[in-house]
Amino acid sequence: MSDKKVRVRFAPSPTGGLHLGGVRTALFNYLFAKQQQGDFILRIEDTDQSRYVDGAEAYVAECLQWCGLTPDESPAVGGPYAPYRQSERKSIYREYAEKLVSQGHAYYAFDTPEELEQNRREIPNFQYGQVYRDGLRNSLSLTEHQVDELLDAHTPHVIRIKMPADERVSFTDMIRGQVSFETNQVDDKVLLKADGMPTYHLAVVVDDYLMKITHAFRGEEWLPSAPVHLLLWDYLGWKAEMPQWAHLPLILKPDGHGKLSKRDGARLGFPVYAMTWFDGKTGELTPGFRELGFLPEAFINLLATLGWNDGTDQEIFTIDELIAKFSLDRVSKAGAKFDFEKAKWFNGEWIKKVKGERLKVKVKSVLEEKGVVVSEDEYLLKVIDKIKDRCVLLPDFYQQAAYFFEQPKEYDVNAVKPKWTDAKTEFFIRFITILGREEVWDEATLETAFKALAEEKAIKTGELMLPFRIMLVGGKFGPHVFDIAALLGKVETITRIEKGLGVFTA
RNA sequence: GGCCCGUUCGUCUAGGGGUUAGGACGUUAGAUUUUCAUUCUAGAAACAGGGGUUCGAUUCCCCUACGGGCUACCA
Repeated sequence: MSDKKVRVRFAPSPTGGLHLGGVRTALFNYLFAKQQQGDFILRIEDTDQSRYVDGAEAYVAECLQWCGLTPDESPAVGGPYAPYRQSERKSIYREYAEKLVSQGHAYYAFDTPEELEQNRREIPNFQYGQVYRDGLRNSLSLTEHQVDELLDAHTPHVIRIKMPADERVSFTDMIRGQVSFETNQVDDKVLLKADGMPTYHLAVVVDDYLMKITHAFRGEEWLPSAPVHLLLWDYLGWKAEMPQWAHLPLILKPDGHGKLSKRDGARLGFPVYAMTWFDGKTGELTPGFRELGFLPEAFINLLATLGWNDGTDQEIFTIDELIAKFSLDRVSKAGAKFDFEKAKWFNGEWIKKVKGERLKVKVKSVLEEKGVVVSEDEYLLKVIDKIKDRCVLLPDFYQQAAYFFEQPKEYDVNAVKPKWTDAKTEFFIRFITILGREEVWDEATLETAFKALAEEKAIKTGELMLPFRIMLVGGKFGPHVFDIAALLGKVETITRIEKGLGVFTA
């Protein structure tokens, strides 16, 4: 490894929502960069105009922000190697493609998409390369004169790399070690499209070079095209500056097999995108982790451990710990099936771990979205601290916290009514009186008073606790019932007992 | 089909020539919690198969099987 400053890039194409695999790639980039005191760059790969989706770039930027993966350079903040949007760099790619043509490493091809389509249909295993290129319309098969004529007539054409014959291209992947390919097996990939835009293959090499990228992380699906990139780095004369590659294992469907896709989320009922994505064209709304109530800390944590571990039993990591401990040689080679149950577990752990203060704003909006009025932040904080251990996702706070702010709308009467007695009615009427005189209002006092009265009335405490809970909460859940009463306060507790009594004896 | 990558409990994984193959999620049973959840304890649960190499392979090598990726003027 050289002593150059580490520079990595996350290079998504703005075609829609950001897949969790994409976020993980961004995360690994980020962790590596920060650990090495390097730069993390966001580059937008929008070379396919037909797939461009309005708003997708802003969405990606917001995802990164939500996750805390702030780029040092990006289209939004700029940087010394701007522009960071490939569509805005269009003019610079042609030069390199032409250079390759003049060196004999690339050539013009005039075949129409339809002709190629036909070849693929009619010729088994058709590949634009070694075997068939001479029979197609390109500057290798045509005469110089013919080529000039076509060019002069502005005939639509692409520039293709000319894969060399009988060579073995190999490189050392930081995760996989030695990987090699036979050039005869690789086709002549298009470098520059007919519209003048580069394909990924050209753009990634040119931009990684120009932006002085030192390490390139991408999904394993890119492995087969690595030889094209390797050759390009070589032909362009930049071999010494080629970044070190790392091909990350894929994230797979939890059932069956294959890459995890947006559809799987819809089918299996869990999010695949980091944040909810709204498709303006179809009107389709694809839910995201953020909106489902995940904490970014948990999302990052679960992504980090999907394909990486630190070699110990530790599973919960803060971002700083990840930065300190991340290591490429502890990234596994095999794809990982996504497990939503475990994802939820991570979130629950983080809700427990994080301070109530951190949750306050989020919980408040969960409650307010449901029409629950939260007047006092301090009270909310006490409530959060009492109940957060029982919440897995942020929306769980609604059920667990709502009754602290408003009287139960419904009562689980079936849990008490069948066993209700006049003696119990008497107990609670008497309890109201006692509470009314109570000057100290805390859990212990309440519990003592409650139990003393129960003994006096000769009713088992257990017979009374549940009714009391239902009066305050409405259902069979929540923290210790005296804790709830303590938080609710004297007036509210008495009110709820009275109201509950009315419901139970109706 | 071709090429490339991969393969330890259901899932994520640790380990690595000699281990009772460890942890986590989930699951099962129990304890605690006079609700529910948390928490705690215990249990079931894995080295794809076949050849080598070796005194000894789950570990190293090869083959097979299986899985995945790619095979666009998409990334």
